[in-house]
Amino acid sequence: MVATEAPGLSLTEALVRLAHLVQQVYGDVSREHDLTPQQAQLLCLLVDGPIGMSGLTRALHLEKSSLTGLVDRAEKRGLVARVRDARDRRACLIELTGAGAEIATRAHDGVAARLETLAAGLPARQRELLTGVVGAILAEDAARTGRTWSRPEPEGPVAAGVNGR
Amino acid sequence: MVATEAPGLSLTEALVRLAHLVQQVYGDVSREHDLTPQQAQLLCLLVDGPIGMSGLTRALHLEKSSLTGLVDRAEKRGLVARVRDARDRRACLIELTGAGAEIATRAHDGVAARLETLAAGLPARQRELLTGVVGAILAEDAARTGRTWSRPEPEGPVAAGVNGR
DNA sequence: TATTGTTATACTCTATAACTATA
DNA sequence: TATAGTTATAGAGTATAACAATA
Repeated sequence: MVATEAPGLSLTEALVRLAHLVQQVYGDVSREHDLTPQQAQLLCLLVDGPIGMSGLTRALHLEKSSLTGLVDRAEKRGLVARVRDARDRRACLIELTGAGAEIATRAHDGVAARLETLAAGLPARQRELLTGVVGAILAEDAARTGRTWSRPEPEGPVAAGVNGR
Repeated sequence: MVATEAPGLSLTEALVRLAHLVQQVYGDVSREHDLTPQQAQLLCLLVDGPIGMSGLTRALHLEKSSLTGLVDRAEKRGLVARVRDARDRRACLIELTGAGAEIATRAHDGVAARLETLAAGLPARQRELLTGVVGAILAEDAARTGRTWSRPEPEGPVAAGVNGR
């Protein structure tokens, strides 16, 4: 695999098809772990620590009521837990349970492994270039829309000892 | 925008975030045209001509019963029509209505325009390289799984005069 | 008043299983 | 028997609107 010519493939077509492929990988891996793609996305977002509902709505681009349902179902399945936010009694933080963390890690690794496999044939220089170009596109979008595709920044001093329970 | 360094972004992370971005664009554009993303995807697949239900299940990676519902709703909204396949009386072909074709074109162009905007800052060489690399990844997936991301090939002689109705 | 989150409601999307009709 | 598609059913995902509690 050398990535030479693009046989009649436009840039936008390429991006759309690539997105479908990644989505398919996500769906396949989720299913292997008995998760829906949305649950897998939620879990992967939480691996670095708890996030509040508001932060999650921004990260997932969902209405808050949609998120309530998503978290409800994940909580019912024992994947996540709601913990009260000590600093704001209206708010809560969503954190992974032990089981949730384990599944999240496996799902994340599974997706990474499959994508790595697909990109395995690319020369290192092309891999770097691809990463860089995608980074530039993401940055352009972030500058344009204010969207962030990583974890939302905590908006205040980080909770201390909130996990006490 | 010059696409220089990738600040701590791995290749797989980059691909996942790019996929989310494209999906978001798809969702935004769909909504502008009062479509669900799934309906938009269906419509865009049909712009080059009618496809049978079986071909659509392969192209969309859906169970046939899921597709029945999707087509039902699109048909109820006047976007597509089922036409009998003259060569196989079990089968039917899904085609765009006039209204459906118009919306499909606008949605497709809308997605393309937004993605073009995001990539507008990239030098031509990087654009070409991105397209080529993505093409290679898609080819790798196709070789690995047999998946096809373009229109399904018609499996027999193309219908002649099927639209007669 | 504004923000955080939930509830109520109505659709859409999806899969599994069972079915009909045709090949 | 196998294939093309539908129906029945159940659950998940999503949005809008109205609400409660807290800031």
